[in-house]
Amino acid sequence: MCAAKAITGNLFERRTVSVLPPLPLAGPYDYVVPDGLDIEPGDFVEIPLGRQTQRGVVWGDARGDVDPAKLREIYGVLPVPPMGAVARRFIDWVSAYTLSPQGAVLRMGMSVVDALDAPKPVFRFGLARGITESDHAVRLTPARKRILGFLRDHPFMDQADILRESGTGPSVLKGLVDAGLVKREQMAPPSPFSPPDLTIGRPDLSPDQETAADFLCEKVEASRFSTILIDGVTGSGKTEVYFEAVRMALSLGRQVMVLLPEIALSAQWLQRFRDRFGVEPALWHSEVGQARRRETWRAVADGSAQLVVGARSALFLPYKNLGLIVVDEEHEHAFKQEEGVIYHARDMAVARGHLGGFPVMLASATPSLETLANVEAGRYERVVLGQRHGVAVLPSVEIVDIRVDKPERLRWITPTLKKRLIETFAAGEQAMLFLNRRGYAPLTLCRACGHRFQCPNCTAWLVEHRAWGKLQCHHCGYTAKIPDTCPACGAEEKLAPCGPGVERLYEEAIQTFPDLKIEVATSDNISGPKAAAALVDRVHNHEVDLLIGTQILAKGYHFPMLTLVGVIDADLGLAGGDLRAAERSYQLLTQVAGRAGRGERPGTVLLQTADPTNRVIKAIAAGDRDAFDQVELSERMKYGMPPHGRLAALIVSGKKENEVDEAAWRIGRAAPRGDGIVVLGPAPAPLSLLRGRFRRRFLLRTDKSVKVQAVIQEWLARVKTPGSVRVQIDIDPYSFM
DNA sequence: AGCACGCCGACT
DNA sequence: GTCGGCGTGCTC
Repeated sequence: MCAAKAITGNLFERRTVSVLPPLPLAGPYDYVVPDGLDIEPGDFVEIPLGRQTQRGVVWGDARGDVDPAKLREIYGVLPVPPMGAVARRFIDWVSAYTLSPQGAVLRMGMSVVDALDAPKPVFRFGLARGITESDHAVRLTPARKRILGFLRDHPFMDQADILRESGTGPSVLKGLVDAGLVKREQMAPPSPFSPPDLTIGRPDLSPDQETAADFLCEKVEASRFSTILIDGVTGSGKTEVYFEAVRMALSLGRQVMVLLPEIALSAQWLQRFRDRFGVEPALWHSEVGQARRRETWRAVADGSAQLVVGARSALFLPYKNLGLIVVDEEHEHAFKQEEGVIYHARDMAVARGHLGGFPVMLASATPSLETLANVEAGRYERVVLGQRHGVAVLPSVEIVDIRVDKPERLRWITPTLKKRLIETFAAGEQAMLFLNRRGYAPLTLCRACGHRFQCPNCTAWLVEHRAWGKLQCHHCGYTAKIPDTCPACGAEEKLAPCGPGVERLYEEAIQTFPDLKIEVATSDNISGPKAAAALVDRVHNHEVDLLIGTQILAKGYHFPMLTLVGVIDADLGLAGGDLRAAERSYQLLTQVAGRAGRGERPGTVLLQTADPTNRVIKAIAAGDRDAFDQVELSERMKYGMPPHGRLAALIVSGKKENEVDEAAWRIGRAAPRGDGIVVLGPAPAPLSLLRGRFRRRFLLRTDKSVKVQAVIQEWLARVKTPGSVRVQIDIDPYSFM
C-alpha cells in the first residue's frame, strides 16, 4: 500500500495509479484514487476521459509524467473479476512487439462494451421456510394453491417456469411474496457453459497416437512453458491426440484455448469436440452475437468457461487461469491479423504461454518454415504422427501438363481430368474441383479498345460475379453494375471475361456433366457455420456429385466418398514476388490434396499445371515435404529472409499522393544504417492504391540479433510526418500487399 | 474511439 | 449571410 494514503489531511498526498482505457492512446493515463476506494492493479474501473465516461484497467503505479493538477478521480470499480498480472504483461509484451499502443491491444480483449456491467440479476422463488398455509390468514385462492403446490415439488424455480406450470399471472405470485408465503431470492446467474465431461474414456488410438498423447499430457502436467509441434499428415489424427492434452489440462483445473483458422467452417471439429467432452465449448469469433459475447467474456474472466475455441482474437480474452493453448493448422495465414494491431496469433500464443508458464501446442500437416526452423534450433519440440489413422491411404498425386493435354478453347478442364471425373462418377464416388478464384472471371476487358475494368479505390481488377450481375473489387468491396457497352469506347457487346473463376468453371461443368448434381462453394455462398454444416450434410448424403470451390474447401472436411480432386490451376499461387508464395502454395495444395480419399477408398489428385518442373509442383507430386522444406529454407537463407533473418514492413499511406510521396521520401532519408540492417524502399506497395489511400512501402531486413522494434522506433522518431499521412508497422510481414 | 474545434461549399 | 462537411487534435 502507498504510504501517502496514511497521511490524511494533506491534499497533495493523494494515491494515484495509472489506468489503461481500451483506446489507442500513447499509454496508460494517471488518475487519483478517491478516498476509501480499494483499488488494485488489474481492476476494471470507470474513469472520466475528456467529457465522456470510459472504462479501463488499473495498470500499475502512476507514471507521474503529467501535471498533477490535471489528474481526475476514478469513478469506481466495476463488478468483474480483475485482469490477471499475466494477461496485463501479455498486453504490454504484444504492444512492445508490434509497436502498437497498449490500449489498442487491450481493446481487442475488451470489445464487449457492456460485459463489464453488473450482470442482470436472476431471481428465484421458493416456499418461505417454517410457514404453513394455516398459520396465516391468507385467502388461498385456487391460483395461489397451484403455485404453492408447484413450489412444494419444485423448489426455487424462476418466475417464467412457475407461471407457465401453474397457469397463473405475475400478480398472483407477487401477492404470495407480499403475504410472506413465498420468498424471492437473488441468485448468481448460472454460467452458460457446462464443465466438460472428463469421464468419457480415451478413444481407440493407434500406438503412434498413444505415444504422442502421453508425451503431450506429460507436458501439460509439468506446467512449464514449452512449445510442441504436432506434425502429422492430414488424417493422422492430430485432433484426437491433442484432445488428450486438453483433457489433462482441464482435469488439472486449468482453462484451455484452442485457436482455429476460419472458425466459421469448423462444424466437424465441433462435433468431434462434443463427442470427446460431452459439452459445447465456449466459441469466440466474429459471428458470435452480442449477448453471447458478453456471457462468454464474463465466463472466461470468472473461469467458468473452461474451454474456449476461437479465432485469433480469443488470445486477448481475460482468462482467469489459462494452462494450455493449442494452435491448430498453425501454418495458416488466417492467423496473421493485417489491420489495426498487426500480429501473428501463433507467435503471440507462444509468447502467452511463455508469460503464463504453460505449454503451447502447434498442429499442422504442413508446418510453417518458421516453426520448422524453431524445431531445428531446439526451441520447439516435435511429435510426429506418420500415418493416416484407420485404413485411409494417402492420395496419389498426378501432374497434368496443360500445354500438352490442352483443354478446349475457353475451357479449363483438361481431357485427362474429364476422363477421370467420368470414371469417378461411374463408380458412384464424388469429386472436387479446386480453383482459388471467386466469381466468374478475374478480369473483364473490351475487345474493341482493350479497356480493363479496374477498381477506382485500389490497384486491382474488378472481378465479375455473374450470379449478382456485378463487378466487384475483392480488396475494398466496391461494386458496379456490368454495363452493356464499353465505358471507354462505347462499343457494344465487346466486353469479354478473361480467365476462369469458380462460377465460370461451374458453367463448364454443368455443360460437360448435365446429369450430375454440382455445387459451388465459396465464401460468397458458404458464410457461417450453419451454411457450412448444411453443405457438409449435402455432401455426406450424396446430394452433391461434384463440388467446385475455393480455398474454403481446403481444410477440415472429411468426405469419405470423395475420391478425386482436380486442381484446375496449380500455378495460381506461385506468381508474384511474394516471399512465401511457394510455401503458401505448397501448403494450400497439400491441404486440398488431403480431401481426397479419406474414407476406405483411395484418392487421386490431379494437378493441372503449365510448369511441371516447378519445385512446388514436383514436391507435392512426390509427396516429399522434407525435400521441399529443405530447398525452401536454403533459398530463404541465401537472401537472409525469415526464418534466417528478420523482416519488418512500414506502410506509409494517405489520401493525397504527393503528401504520401513526400513523407515516404523523408522517412527514406532517415532510414537506419548499420551492420546487419538493410532497408529497401520506398516503393509503391503492391496495391499502391487501396481503399482510396495511396501506399508506399519500406522493407527492413535485419540479422536475427538486431532489435527490430528499437531500430524502427528510433527511425520514426527522427522524422515528423503530417497527421494526414499514416505509418503502419508490420513486424514479420506475411502479405506483401 | 468519441468528441470538439475549425475552415470551405450549397442552402433558407 | 448561415448549416454542416469531415480533417485534425486531444483526452490523465
